[in-house]
Amino acid sequence: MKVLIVEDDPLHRSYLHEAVNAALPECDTVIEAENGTVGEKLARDHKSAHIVMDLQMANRNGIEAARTIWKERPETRILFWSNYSDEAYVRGVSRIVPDGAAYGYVLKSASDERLRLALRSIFIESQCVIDREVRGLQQKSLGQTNGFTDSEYEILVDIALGLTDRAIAKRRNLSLRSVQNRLQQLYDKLDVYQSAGDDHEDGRFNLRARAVTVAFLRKLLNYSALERAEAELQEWLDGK
Amino acid sequence: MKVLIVEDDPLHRSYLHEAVNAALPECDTVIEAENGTVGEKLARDHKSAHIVMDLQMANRNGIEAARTIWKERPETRILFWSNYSDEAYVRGVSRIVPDGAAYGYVLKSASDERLRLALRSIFIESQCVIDREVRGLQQKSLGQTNGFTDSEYEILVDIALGLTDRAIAKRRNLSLRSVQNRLQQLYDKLDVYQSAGDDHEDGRFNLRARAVTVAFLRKLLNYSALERAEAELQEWLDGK
DNA sequence: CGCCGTCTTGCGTAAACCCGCAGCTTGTTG
DNA sequence: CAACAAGCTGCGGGTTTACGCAAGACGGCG
Repeated sequence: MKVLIVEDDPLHRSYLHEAVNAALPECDTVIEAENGTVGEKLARDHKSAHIVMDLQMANRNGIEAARTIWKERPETRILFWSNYSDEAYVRGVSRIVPDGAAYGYVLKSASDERLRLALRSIFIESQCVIDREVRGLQQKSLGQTNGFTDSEYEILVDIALGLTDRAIAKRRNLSLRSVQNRLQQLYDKLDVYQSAGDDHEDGRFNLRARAVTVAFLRKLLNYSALERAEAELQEWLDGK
Repeated sequence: MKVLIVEDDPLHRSYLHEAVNAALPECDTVIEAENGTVGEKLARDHKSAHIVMDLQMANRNGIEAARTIWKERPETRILFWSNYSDEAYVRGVSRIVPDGAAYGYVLKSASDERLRLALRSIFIESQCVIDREVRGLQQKSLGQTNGFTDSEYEILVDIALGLTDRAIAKRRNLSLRSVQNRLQQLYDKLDVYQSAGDDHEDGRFNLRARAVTVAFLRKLLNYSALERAEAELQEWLDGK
């Protein structure tokens, strides 16, 4: 059994290396990659079916790497090991995991024991292991209550990218007015009004910009999500 | 001699601990804090004059902690030790460093030897040590060419927060038109047009939102900068 | 089938935004 | 002091946003 570790930080990488050795005596080879690009390549070359993957890497982040890896070999088991449980990450991951794939999401703050258990559960038992903190987010996020629909999230990303209403309409095949409807929904859910109105007519916010900020502060968006969205946008622009 | 380490990540913390011991035999005590809040408190209690500080911590980030520490004791020597050299961080740090203070900025990717040298230079020799990569940014950023004026940066932050032109005018004591002038400058420097116009009248961008995105992608803004700016904004709002 | 909720679309309006033009106030320089 | 660059400000107008109102479209459900 081979395990591939994809992780930016040398310290974390060697920690992981040891953790894998300790948790999985049946594992005979551990290989390491220091960014997403190298990770993809090694996964391909070694046909590795067991991967521990950091999110947030400089060169090519974990989500992108995981997506291409899963596209090539959907049965690959990936344990995501991240510092944060930003909703943006959680959403990003659950968007790309193939049906029935075994994967995990463990925070770096987890104990050695928890990491050990996760490694065994996923790689040996093929079970999904989601950190309870992450799990909570997932439920709230994907459920209706207090959560964002895909269409709402979509439009959030679009204004975050800086598209005009018209451009969004074109991209999503909607009428101008529909785009604006969705924006209103979004503003509603993000609570952009209360902070805005507030009696005083001076303290007014630009709803569109404010929505993006609030989303950022709430970790609904983060750098890596923006980066991915920007790449998709460029693709679309080139495609026509 | 005492050294205070303020760092989120346990692995990095113990690595730093060892590095300090190795580099500074004259140091007899090393204390650790796992976030900015605790860091401030320990710095105060121990009157520590030598600090190694991570930027980007969950609870209270390094810049905020450093600011209050320096406010209380400006002669404190701080070595910032960070994963990234985002322009937002660099700008944030140089904004708060007191006149004549000895400080340093070293990337986590630096070699052991470089970290050792930085520790000795700052803590023993009272010299500033800025990673050359960071240094480059600093020059470019604070110089005119290709860099952003304080006023431009200020307005960038304001639109990123989601303020309207009118609100910005009120906050910065400017006329509406002046605000809009600065916005134009900003749009210019951020190159929001070329990506926008592009012949096709469909691919149009919302300049205001696009500017923020571009700034984010260029690391001119990041989460921590936003967070700080938001706090300042709230303060201002409360102040009237 | 009729009723109802959700989603989409068009019309119209008030406000906000982007910006060219031009007059003023500064600080700088020869 | 004249000249000039740089920044602030008001005016005017073309676009874009935000959103109420109301008319369809679609899918469940009794």
